[in-house]
Amino acid sequence: MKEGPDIALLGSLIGDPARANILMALLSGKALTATELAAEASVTLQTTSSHLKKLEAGGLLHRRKQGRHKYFTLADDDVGSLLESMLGFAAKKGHTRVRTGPKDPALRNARVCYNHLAGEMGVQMLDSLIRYEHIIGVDTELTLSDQGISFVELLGIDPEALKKPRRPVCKSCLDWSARRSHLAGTLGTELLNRFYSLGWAKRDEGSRIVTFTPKGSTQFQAHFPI
Amino acid sequence: MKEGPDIALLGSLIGDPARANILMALLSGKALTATELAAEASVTLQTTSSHLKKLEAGGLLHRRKQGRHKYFTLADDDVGSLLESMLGFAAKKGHTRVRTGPKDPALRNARVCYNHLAGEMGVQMLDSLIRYEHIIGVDTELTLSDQGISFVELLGIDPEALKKPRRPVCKSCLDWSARRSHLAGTLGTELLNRFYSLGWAKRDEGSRIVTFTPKGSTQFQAHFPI
DNA sequence: TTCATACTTCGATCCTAATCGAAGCATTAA
DNA sequence: TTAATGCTTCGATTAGGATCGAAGTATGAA
Repeated sequence: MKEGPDIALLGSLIGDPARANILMALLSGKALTATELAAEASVTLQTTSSHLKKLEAGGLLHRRKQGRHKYFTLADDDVGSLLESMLGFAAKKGHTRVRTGPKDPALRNARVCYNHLAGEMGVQMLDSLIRYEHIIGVDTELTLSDQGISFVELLGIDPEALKKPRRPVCKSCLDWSARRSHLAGTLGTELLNRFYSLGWAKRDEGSRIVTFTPKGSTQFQAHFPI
Repeated sequence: MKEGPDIALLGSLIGDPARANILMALLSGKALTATELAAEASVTLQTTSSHLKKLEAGGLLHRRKQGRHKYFTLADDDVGSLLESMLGFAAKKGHTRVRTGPKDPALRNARVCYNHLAGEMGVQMLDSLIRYEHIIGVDTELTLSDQGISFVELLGIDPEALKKPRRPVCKSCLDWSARRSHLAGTLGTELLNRFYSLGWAKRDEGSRIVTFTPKGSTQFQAHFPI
């Protein structure tokens, strides 16, 4: 009964509303300062500072110094995955926040999940990649096929640049809104970056919503058909 | 920022040590009474009662009346999956309980995860099933192939009996000790039950450990080779 | 009916942890 | 150096919730 990992510590870290707000804000993938996070969490800077310390000690956050600012990000992809799976569970159980604003549909359509594309479009992308055998999926282990390599090159992504230490190229991540998987990993990250630089999509400042341009939408459908 | 599901509620439910102990005890898959759970959590019956009420309201637990006993189980497979993924995360981040007892190696080898086999043997089983194409895996979606159906029949499992409303036949579940997936779903449950009834394995009373008999171990290796 | 078991509710206590004001430290700009 | 910004530490307060004793309810056994 006293065996194994300690799940209570993790739960209590996420269980405080202020800390949950901080984590949700960072799930956007952007690095944020303590002051910005304080505003997100609606608590003072002092309180935020103490929360950030605890989250960092728990291995959930990463702190980067830059000038007189300190930027915080989620520690790694695992944190993002964990948060998304908790979001999925909470959504299914009806643990919804009071205010499900007008942004909700847009959020379900396309949003940032830490550093890759989530929502219906994210799910469609992974489905399409698997359907056309650009990605071969066995269980949660996804691998880029030979034709998949050609495919990403066509999009202007260097396949060699995807190989990074301690990060998988392809990884599946459960989507809370669609209850299906979308693509994470270095490929997921690079694809989203590419959508930005190709002008297909833009980040909605201050939220996790990704807005596709009309042209970008057409291109996306052409490259990732259902 | 105030959009989407409420993750803090979920976190705080799991974040209390007593409640975490209760959930861990139920992860064994056994239905336990309030009195038994009180012993597991090392708190009085009154306190346990209040915890159980909260966990049930949060959709994590299910309560079944039977005579003057009230049996508690995890609400569904999703709860088990969520807990295992939190366990995996906590293990990776080094959030381990003080006492990692002598049972730890046995626990890593073969244990019960809610209602199916987990640990190294659980992972080996799923690997083998996929390798010999008894199960076809695309992403987290696993399906039993035609030869897989013959295979389970050979083991004395009726494939028709696996079809249950609102439960997938095959499902992958992340393993906290092996950091790989093992098999959940009705098939996972039935296979473990079959191991028991064939006399291959026995439950270690009072823990989640599954002990294979020498004969059972040989049979297991023969049926699920690496 | 009477008693026992299993659990819940109530009420009081106690303790942790979240919160914020004030002061301190660090970095940059002028 | 001085001033300003960004963040941390300290200390005191407060609130929420975990805890348990005592009493109450429900079910079953004798």
